[in-house]
Amino acid sequence: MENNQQDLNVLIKRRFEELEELKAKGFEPFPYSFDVNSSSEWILNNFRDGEDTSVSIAGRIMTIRRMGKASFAHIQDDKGRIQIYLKKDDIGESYDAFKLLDIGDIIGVTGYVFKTKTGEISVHVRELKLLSKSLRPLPIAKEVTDEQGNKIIFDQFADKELRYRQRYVDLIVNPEIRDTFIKRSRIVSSMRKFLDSRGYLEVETPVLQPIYGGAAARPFLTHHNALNTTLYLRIADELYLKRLIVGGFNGVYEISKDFRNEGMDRTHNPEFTMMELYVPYKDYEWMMQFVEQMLYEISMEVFGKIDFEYNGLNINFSVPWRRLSMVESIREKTGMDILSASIDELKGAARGKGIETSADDTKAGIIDEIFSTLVQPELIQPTFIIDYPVELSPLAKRHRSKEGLVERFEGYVGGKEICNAFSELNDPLDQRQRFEDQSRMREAGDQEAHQRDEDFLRALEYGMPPTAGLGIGIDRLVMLLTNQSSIRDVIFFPQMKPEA
RNA sequence: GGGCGCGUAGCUCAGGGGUAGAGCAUCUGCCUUUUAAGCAGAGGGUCGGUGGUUCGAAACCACCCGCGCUCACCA
Repeated sequence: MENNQQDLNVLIKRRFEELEELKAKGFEPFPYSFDVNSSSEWILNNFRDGEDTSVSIAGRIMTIRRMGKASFAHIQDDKGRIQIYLKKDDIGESYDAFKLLDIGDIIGVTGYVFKTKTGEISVHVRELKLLSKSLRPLPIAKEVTDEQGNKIIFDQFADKELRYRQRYVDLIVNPEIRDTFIKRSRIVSSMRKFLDSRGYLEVETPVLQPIYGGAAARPFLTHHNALNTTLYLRIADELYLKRLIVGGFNGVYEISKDFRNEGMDRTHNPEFTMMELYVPYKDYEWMMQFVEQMLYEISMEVFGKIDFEYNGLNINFSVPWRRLSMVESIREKTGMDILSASIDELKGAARGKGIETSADDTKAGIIDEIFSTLVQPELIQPTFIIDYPVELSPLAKRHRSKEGLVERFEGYVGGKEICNAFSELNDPLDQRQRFEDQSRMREAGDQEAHQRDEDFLRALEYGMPPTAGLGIGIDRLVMLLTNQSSIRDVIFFPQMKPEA
């Protein structure tokens, strides 16, 4: 350890020296606890001139202004920052210790609240205790607030790679990212409250699965030594949650990490968070109203509004959302009826709109391509696209009146898909047939085709009630509600290549 | 995977064949209500890595590593 210091830069070396000096003077650099009875936020909101308010607060030193025998500093706690004032006359030998402290050190102070000449509410320190010595320099930025109250930050810590790799530093110095993650937590908490209040049971199902299913995606593989068998990290929770509906629960949901072994970009991280909900005796019509109401209530509870700006667009979560059938949406763009048109006619229509096609494209594939290129970008206000071709939806129930379609909807907001739901397929014979169709697609080279799950079929054969199911991508919902354009900015530790 | 861009001090960045730069941060001295505190001085670098071209490379070339944007793939 001692030898390693030779490799450290002068800033870090200096801090190791300060650490030793503090120890030599009898100050413990890493003590065990400190009694906190207030916060920066509370003090700033509750200070009244003339009152003698005594407080104990703790936080990280973010600025220091030393003036010989007195100093000002700001400390940052969970709620924000507050200025502290230290005077040699008041704290004696602790002032010598303070001279050895740096930006980044964590301290506890006890003192009384006052207002400085320039009007800033501050804590006049009577006692100072070092709580943790920081050995690395923080990439600290200076801030100033102008006359209009706008915060101007100089040389803000901005390197994306460092921010993602060292999120702990990012969280210390960039308050906005902190706010985004607090919002994320509140959104999830609000959703959980909404689901719990309706009596649905939060459950946990396997992450390690012998057969993966519930979505079209390539999985991560792992190996269980004792069983000497391949296991897959789940790509979805769907098939296990439906087993629980077979088991008789009156509505179950799970908020979980799913894993998909695919490319990464600003809307895809290899592990991501999904909420899936299954409610017996309901259908997709009911689920649409449920989703509308849930997003309305989350918006109001977390943000106090239903109007959002996303990516320069104005989004409004009024109920009800627009509904448009997949067939109709494509007819509007191409004049084609996807149900009656041949695959060649569809390819012609696609090429006419500048969409490339290839010989091995399936009809469902072309339809998906036309939809995502021509229709999806225009779905700015919350919209349900309903009734999908059966080929695209091997786990959804056939439409009660429209041949070749299933009762499925996806919710689109700001041109992005945020949820997927259907009347769940509960006919075990039809489900077996759909798995067999998937097997043929797999044999034809589709690596993302669903695997047949015999145990799931067995469960359906015992009988599953008619059920409505829903999946919501939490990361993308948070992006939408917090106006973030990259999924990496709503995941604390996004996937990165290992450091060299 | 393709295209474009980036990588220089702890942070933010300039420099573009001829001794490695600035602001903030750090250190020393002065300073007991400052706030991008101030004044005076000082220290700090594998210029992402490896090869090459050249008398001489941070710079030019090649390859590699990492990151960003974008397209493709992908619910």
